[in-house]
Amino acid sequence: MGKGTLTRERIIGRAVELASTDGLNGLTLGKLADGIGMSKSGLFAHFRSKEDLQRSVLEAAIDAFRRFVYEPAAATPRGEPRLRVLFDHWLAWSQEREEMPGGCLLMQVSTELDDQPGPLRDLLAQAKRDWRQTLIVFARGGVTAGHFRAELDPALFAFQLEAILLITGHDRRLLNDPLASTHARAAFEALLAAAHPITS
Amino acid sequence: MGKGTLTRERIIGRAVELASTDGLNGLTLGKLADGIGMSKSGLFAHFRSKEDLQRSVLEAAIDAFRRFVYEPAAATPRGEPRLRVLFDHWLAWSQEREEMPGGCLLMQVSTELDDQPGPLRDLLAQAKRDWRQTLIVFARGGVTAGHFRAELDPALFAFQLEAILLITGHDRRLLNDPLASTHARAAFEALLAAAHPITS
DNA sequence: GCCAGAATAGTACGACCGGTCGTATCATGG
DNA sequence: CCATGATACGACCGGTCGTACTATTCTGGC
Repeated sequence: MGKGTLTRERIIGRAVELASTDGLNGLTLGKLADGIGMSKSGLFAHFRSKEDLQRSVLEAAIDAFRRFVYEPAAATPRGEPRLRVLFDHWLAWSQEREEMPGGCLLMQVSTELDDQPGPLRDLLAQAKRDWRQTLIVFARGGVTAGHFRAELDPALFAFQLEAILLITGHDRRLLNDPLASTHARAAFEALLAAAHPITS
Repeated sequence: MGKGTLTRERIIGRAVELASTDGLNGLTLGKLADGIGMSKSGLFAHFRSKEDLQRSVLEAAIDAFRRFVYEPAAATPRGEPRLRVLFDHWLAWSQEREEMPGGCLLMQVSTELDDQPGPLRDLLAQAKRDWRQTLIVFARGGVTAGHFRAELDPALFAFQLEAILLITGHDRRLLNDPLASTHARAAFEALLAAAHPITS
């Protein structure tokens, strides 16, 4: 791996940090250059435009999420165990982590890009639609495995599951609510309980 | 009411529109002045600083939310009826509305301000904590009225309720999911069903 | 119908924005 | 060991930002 590629990755890593707190628009070349001790122009030489940088940041965040949350779940037997692993990793992901001090970048930019048409929005929206589809497939797997009721609506389940993670980040980051994770786990257990077959 | 006050309100109204799409940081004096056909300096004379403008915008949004969502619910008999009215108005509020084309401003700025310490963040966080407390009181009212189980955790109920509204806005605005409202209603009914006393 | 004061516009400022340019330094293959 | 491309630098571009000061226009009470 050449030196240039290495530097580029260092830039993107730092850019992800910055964007997780300041957003993709709040991310500026000047602040980023200062943050890694480079000149603005030297840094910019690694990208064709600012949007190119933003896209790289977004792709890096999506990829990291896939590795951190999706892959451990996909490696777990389907049905409830897989969903539990998914939830645990997702919850851990959304905690404060040094490489993303502003919380999950993908949540941060979701509200930022939703009114800003363009390739960035398209990229994020497609990634999130794919992710939702993954959740739906996982939920359906719970039905197939016999862990969940046959009448379960997998799309609704996925909707409710993502809702929990969304509000958890909100409660933790804005409200500073120490009960956020506790509520998240309780809500997840309630979601699973409602999905279980009726035990009569 | 003097002409100045009137103009100030016109400015803030337009600023709420702009901020609902571009965020409080994306809101700039230049764009705002163009948007209402005033000079930047003439507009600025109505505020001590940009932060003063932002605070006014935030306060206006909070007040509008209170009138649109809280008051109809507070005017309804407590317990399940009140919560249903609350949910209906909240869902309607989060739809596209001309005075807030970018969706609920308070959700938009929640992720924007959560990493940006200062009076704006404090104002928003306190308003949202107050709102959560209102939800908790309403949920507790459901228990008192006998509509909900005595063991219901009101804080968890409020957490789950707000989660539904949060993900609904997300699905509608970013994913363009036409099922968002349908899922929202279904999730709300499931939340109520789980809160009801056991009918054995 | 004038005049005080409010309301708006004009002008200028320093800082920072994304981006370009020419140049210097570095790494490396021949 | 030198030539050459990769990498990074500082200076600078036109524009926009928030904000300050000044000048103009509008408006309502006498």
